[in-house]
Amino acid sequence: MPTPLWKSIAATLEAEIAAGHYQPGQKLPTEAALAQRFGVNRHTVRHAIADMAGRDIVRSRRGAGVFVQSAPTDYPIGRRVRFSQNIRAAGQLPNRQVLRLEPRPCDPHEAQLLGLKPGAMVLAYEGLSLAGATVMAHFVSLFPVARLPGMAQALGENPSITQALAQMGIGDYLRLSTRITAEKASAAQAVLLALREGDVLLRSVAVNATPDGVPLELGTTWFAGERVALVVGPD
Amino acid sequence: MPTPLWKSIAATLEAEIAAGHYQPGQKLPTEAALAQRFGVNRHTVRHAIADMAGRDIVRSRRGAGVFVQSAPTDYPIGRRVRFSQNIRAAGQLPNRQVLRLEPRPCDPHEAQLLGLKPGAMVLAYEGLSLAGATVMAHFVSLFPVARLPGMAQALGENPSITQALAQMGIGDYLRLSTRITAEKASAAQAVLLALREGDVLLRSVAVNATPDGVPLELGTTWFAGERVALVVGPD
DNA sequence: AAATACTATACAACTAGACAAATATTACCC
DNA sequence: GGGTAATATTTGTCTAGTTGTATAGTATTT
Repeated sequence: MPTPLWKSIAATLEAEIAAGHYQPGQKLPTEAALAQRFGVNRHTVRHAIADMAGRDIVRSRRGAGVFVQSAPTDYPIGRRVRFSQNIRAAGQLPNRQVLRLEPRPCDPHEAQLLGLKPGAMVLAYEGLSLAGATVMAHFVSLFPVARLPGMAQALGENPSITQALAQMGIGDYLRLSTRITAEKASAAQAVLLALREGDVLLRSVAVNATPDGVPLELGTTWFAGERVALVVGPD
Repeated sequence: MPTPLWKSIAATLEAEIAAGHYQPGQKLPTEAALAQRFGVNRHTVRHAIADMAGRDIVRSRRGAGVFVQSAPTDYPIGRRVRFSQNIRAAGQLPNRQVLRLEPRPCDPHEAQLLGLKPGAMVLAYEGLSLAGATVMAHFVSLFPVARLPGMAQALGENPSITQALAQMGIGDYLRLSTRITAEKASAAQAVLLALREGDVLLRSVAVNATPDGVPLELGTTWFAGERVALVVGPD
C-alpha cells in the first residue's frame, strides 16, 4: 500500500521546518500556494496541515495563515507533562501580555466580594499569562480605585501586579479565599487562549486583602485546562 | 458548528453593559482597543458592534465613538449557584453510595504516589458522593493493604473514610498535596454523574498520610463541574 | 458493498491594509 | 478668553486575500 499523499506532504513540510526553512512564528505559504507547489488539491494540503497541527508543529488562524509553532524545547509543556501552577501564585506567570487597563463601575457581585458599594469604580486589568510563547491563562483583576489611586499608572509602567502593589507601599497581602470551578471556553475566550470553543477551563476566583482584611484585588484567572494543573500544597 | 467569533464578542459586551460596566450614554473603548482586547481584527469587532447597534444596545457616531444606549438590566439572571466544597474535605459528603470495595495490585504510577512497590496490594474503594439526591462527585480511594489491614471491613461497615480510619486508630492525618485538573467527562463517567459526555469535570488527586509522612490514601475525585466549586482557605 | 484518498466547487468567517469622512483635541493668533 | 486652523482620533467603506466548512463526486482498495 502506497503512502498517502497527505502524509508525504506533511513529512516534507516537517523536514523543511526542522531544517529551518520556516522559522518559529513565521507564516507558511498559503494553502493555495502549497497546493500548487505539490500539484494537489487544497484539501489534501489541509489534511497534511491538520495532521501537523495535531502534533503542535504548526497552528493555523482563520483568515491569517498557518504559523510554525515555537520550538518544543522552550518549556516542558508537552501533551504528557502538564504545567503545574501553585494555587497561591495563581495568575503569576513570568510573561504577561496586557489586553486592557481601564477604570469602570463594578457590578453588585463584584462589589460584594470587594466590600464596595455597587457602582463604585474599579480598575479592570486584563491580560494573558504566557510561558514562553504558550498562553497558559487569561486573567482579569479588579482593584478598587478609591483604595489604590495610583494603581493604573503603576500597572501601566510595570505589568506585574505584585510589583505594582509594592510600588503602592503594599508589600504584604493576604489571600482571603479562592474558588475553583471548571467551565467550557466560549468562542471569544478560546481565541485568546488558543483553544477551541468548548475546551475545558479551570477558573480560579481569589480575593486578596491587606493583612487587616481590607480587600484590594478581585482576581479571576482562566487556565487552559489541557495545559495547567493547579497544586494546593500543605499549609 | 462553532459560534461565530463576532457573536461571542457581542454577547460578552452585551453582558458587560447589562452588568453596568459600561453605562448608558458612555463611550465604549474604541474599535481598535476592543480588537486588541479580544485578540481579533477590527472588522470582527465591527461586526459585533453592528449586531448590537441593530438591536439598539449601542449607537455609533463616525469620528466620535460607540455609545451605550440601553440601561443595565437587573442583576444577572440565572447565575448558577454552585455547591461549595472545601478542598480539604474533597469528596467527603454525608451521603455516599458505594460502587466497589475490593483489593487489587496497584500500577506503577499509584505505587509511586503511595510509596509502594509496583504491584503491591491496595484496597480500591469507589463510590459516589451525594448532596441530597444529586450526585456531586465520583471518587476512587486507594489504601495500602499492608499498612491498613482491617480497612476493608471497616469501610464495609461504615462508608465514611474518616470514621473508618479513626476505627483503625488513625485519628489524625495530613494532606500532602492536592492536584487539580479539568477534563471532559467520558461516556462512562457521564452516566455515573448524571451528566452528558463532554461536560466538564474537576478532578482532584490528593495523598493523605500519617503525621510522620507515611502515605495512607490516594484519593481521586471527579466533581461535576457545573455543580461544584472547590474552595481553598476559609469559606 | 463499504471504506479510503483525493478532486472540485462554493460559500462563510476572519484577517489585512488603505483611505475617506466625521469628530475631537491641540496649538496658535488676535 | 475666544475663535480658528492644524493635527490627531475614530468610525465608515472598500478591496483583496486566507482559512474553515459543507457538499458532491471519482477512482481505488478492501
